[in-house]
Amino acid sequence: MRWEPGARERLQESALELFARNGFDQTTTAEIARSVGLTERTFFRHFSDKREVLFYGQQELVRVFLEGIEAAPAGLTPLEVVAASVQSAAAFFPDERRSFSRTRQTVIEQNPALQERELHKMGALSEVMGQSLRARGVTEPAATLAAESAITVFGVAFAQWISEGELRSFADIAADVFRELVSLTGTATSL
Amino acid sequence: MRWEPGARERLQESALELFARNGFDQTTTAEIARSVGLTERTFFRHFSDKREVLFYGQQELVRVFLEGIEAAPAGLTPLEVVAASVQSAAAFFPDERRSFSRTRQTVIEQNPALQERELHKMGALSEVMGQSLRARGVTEPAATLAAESAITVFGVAFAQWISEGELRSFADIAADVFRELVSLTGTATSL
DNA sequence: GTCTATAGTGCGATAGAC
DNA sequence: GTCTATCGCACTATAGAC
Repeated sequence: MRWEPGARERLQESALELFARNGFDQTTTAEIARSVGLTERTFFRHFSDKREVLFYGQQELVRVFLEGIEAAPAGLTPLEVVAASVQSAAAFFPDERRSFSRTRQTVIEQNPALQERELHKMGALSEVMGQSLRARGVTEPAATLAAESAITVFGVAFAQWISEGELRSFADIAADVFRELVSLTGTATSL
Repeated sequence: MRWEPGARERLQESALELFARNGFDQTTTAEIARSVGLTERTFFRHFSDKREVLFYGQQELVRVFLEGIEAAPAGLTPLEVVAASVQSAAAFFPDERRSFSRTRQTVIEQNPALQERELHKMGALSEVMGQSLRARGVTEPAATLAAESAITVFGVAFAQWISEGELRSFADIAADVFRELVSLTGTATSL
């Protein structure tokens, strides 16, 4: 057989390992490709750029977020809808995944270019969530504010979830953070 | 005189022009440097990478945000503090600047790499705001949530401010968006 | 200020799956 | 035959090293 199946997955797995061991900048795309028996050119067939090898596959996460919005019963407020969406996305972060997520996040945090890519992905997620809310009839700027708030809560909850010694489930943490957000804005009177 | 002063500013101005006219990817760093009588090497002495030429100088914006937080009277809620901070940052966006901001934003929106850099800058701003809030005694996760909410409101307000036909001041728009955020979270009951 | 490694592109060739 | 994955090669621009 000329090529083993699952080239993309093998590249992703090996890349994370190499980045974690030697650093992102110190790892060349040719090296990643070679490590799984492929050439650099093939690497770039699968990933538009070097960073993307760490992010490819997040469409699934986006899908889960959107399903959460679409499944939410009518009559909920926009913030309640996105809270349901984050809860639905929690399925993506079972406890078995904590260790993998920690490794990946460590790599990302050590490189500004990777942080930029991550923020961009989160921004894109926020945008499609906003669209989905508008499709439900939520008007602007409420739709964008709710979507961005969801991403904020998600980010804070995720950071907590992978922090040293944390044992609660992602879903539990996210619910707590949502309550914090509501109480935060609820106490503001002079606006 | 061996070199004209203001090299950095001239590079920034000319770069924006070239990007707007010919596109970001189609403009090389050598071209930008040549356009103001400098060499590519000098370009990279002023800016750590090509994208940075559009973002250098935003420390001032950060400074204004932080001053707004520090100047806020004790006793305000965290969200009220960051609202004051955004109002103080509004000084950065007088009506005369709308046209420049529109051009710049058009360039950024046409290039994913530039969007990434912008999001990263906003993320950095959010982080220092969070720090400043914690220095005031705001605890986690409230500090991070308030800072992120401020960035969200800022972003929504900015987009509205540069939109076609908008005439209100940045400060007025931002105040409205803040009220929208509060009413959004205020109506959520099932959390 | 010069030199160089690496990222990333464009185009064409080849090999296998169907 | 078509379609898709892979490879080879030449090339430019960025960015960092010297």
